Amino acid sequence: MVKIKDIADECGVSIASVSKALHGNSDLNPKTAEYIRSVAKKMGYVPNASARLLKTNRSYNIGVLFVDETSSGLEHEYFASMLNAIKEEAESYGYDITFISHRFRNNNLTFYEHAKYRNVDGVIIASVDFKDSEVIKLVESEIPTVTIDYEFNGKSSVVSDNIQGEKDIVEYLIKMGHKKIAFIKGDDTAVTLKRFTSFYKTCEENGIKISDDYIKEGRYHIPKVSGTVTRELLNLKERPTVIVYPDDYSLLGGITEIEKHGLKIPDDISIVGYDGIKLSRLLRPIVTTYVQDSIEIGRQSAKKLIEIIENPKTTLPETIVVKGRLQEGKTVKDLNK
Amino acid sequence: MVKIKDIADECGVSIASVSKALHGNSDLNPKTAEYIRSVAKKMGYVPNASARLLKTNRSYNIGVLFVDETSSGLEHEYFASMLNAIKEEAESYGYDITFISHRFRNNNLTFYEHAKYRNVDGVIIASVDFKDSEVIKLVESEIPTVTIDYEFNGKSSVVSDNIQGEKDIVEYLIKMGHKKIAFIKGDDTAVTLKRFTSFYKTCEENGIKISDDYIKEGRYHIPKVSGTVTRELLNLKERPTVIVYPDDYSLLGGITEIEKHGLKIPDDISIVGYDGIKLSRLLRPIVTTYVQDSIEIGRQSAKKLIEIIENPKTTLPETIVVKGRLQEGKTVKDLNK
DNA sequence: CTGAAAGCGCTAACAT
DNA sequence: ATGTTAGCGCTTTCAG
Repeated sequence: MVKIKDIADECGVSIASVSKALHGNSDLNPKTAEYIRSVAKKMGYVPNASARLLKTNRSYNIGVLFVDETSSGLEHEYFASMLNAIKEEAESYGYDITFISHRFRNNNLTFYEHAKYRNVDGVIIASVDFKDSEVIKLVESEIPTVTIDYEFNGKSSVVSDNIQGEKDIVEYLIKMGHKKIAFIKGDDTAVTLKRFTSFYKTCEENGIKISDDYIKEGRYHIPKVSGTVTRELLNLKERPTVIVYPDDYSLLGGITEIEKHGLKIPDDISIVGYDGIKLSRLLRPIVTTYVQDSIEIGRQSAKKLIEIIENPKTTLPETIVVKGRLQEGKTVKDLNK
Repeated sequence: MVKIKDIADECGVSIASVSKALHGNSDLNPKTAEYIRSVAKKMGYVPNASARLLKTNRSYNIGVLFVDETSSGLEHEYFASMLNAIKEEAESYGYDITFISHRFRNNNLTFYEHAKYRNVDGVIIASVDFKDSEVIKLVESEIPTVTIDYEFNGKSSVVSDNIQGEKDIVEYLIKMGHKKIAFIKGDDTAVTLKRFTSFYKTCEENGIKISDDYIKEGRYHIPKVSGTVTRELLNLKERPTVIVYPDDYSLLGGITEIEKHGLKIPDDISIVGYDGIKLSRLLRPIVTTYVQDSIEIGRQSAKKLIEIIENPKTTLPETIVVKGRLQEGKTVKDLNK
């Protein structure tokens, strides 16, 4: 492996000059600098990130903490595309990504310890249990963090606009003449609470009363659960005219169940999803859903984190709200007609 | 940050002793060692991977090279779940994952340079253009590599059993009485070639002749392309009784097109996918497809790479074939009835 | 059984 | 304009 010393020898200069030439920010003779750089290039020099880190305390490496338990974070399109956006944005600034986890060999590291072990300059946290003491410890540590879809006091975060999203959905449903609206909650998280509150509030603002029977507990990304809950809703004496699902994927379970009952979408019953996964546009009818801009969320979170890392003094904690958009689709019937 | 020196001071011993105690593999007095370890723990010591690397030349970091161009590798379930499996397996051995890419700030690094820059101990390569000179350079470098779904001479790889997979599909179709079998190829890769060859060979072995009209060029994961090609097949004078798609996702485009023609699956035409994504089990009818064991592929590749890293002398290059299984589903009609 | 010391590759303050 | 040098935190040989 070619190192600075090799270049110095080759050029007949000191290692300091090589280092300076490579950074281009010194009072070296421009010609010398240029020459050194050309030799470095010819020799195929690649800096050693670890050696540099030891000196500068900067790894140009950012940690990504994704859900760990179900280990399925990566398999959800919303997170996969977010991760991809984080990666791309980070790379454009010269940062790499390291996954933070804690099932690490025998000596189980905590999230914080893992982050220290790898000297990450900061961590992006998404899709975890934000009440977890390890997560809290990490957020409250000296390591810069940006959380996604959850806000910690005095910390930066990037959130999808769940309140507006759910509001848009409800207002659309009302516009389409729906009053009997059923709502299936996702797992008990801050996001779910926001969406549910927004759902309720928007209904109320529009003078619509939602029967308690129409509110169900579901799970994110588990079609089977949605299926079961859908059956309960379909069996009600007074059936809802539309069912709002926690996400597009779990909505699939609903579709199966609805079809099993011999009902047609949207003629017999309407359905709405959330997320806007690609599949929602491939199914027929196209699914009515709220498209979250996962790419923008990923990009913004990486950008914000790097800003904090590079300008710790002048960067204010901030919550960045990323807007989505309603995809009207064809799964909601217009009852006005 | 607490370092070895701090522990040494606290314990009144030398840093060498602390290091030895932490590794537990020396001739230190067991009691001293135990004491040092307890103090280290109490002080919240976390080793610094970079400092250790500088000395040992081992980063405990493995690079993962995924498709870079369409930047959608992560969004395909097959790769997402493979990546997740790689990550979990690697972590269980104390290794972290670093994505290898080449759009890195201004100084565009090659894959090899990026790998060197981060000192990865090895690289797992998947879903790339294996003819790319940068990829070849990386594979032929001194850095240990394991490739997925592609074999380099004298190098280790993990491959999904595409030949058996396609064979299983064809034999199943024949068992179901199909003779007019259409085949849509994926992008021009080694995997596609294997599947296609196996398809042809199996047909031939069973005395079935495939009209050239029935062989179409398609693309992986692009439903729209499959849709277009499906239309061509449906418009043939002598329509095939079954269409074999390059993957489950692109098959969706076929479904849409088939339904647009007012045809029913499988009564009017049968379809078969490949991959076995979760969705294939959620759709009704359940999709007939070949389930690739992406988790096992990921796991095996990580395991193999680590084996090479840790036992470079005694590990033989090897191609590990991971079997899948036919998911019979309900999208193929039994023509014998 | 324990410690001193060299050095991994690099940066940057401080000479010259 | 260029060079010398002191570490960053760690492992490991060799001496005691």
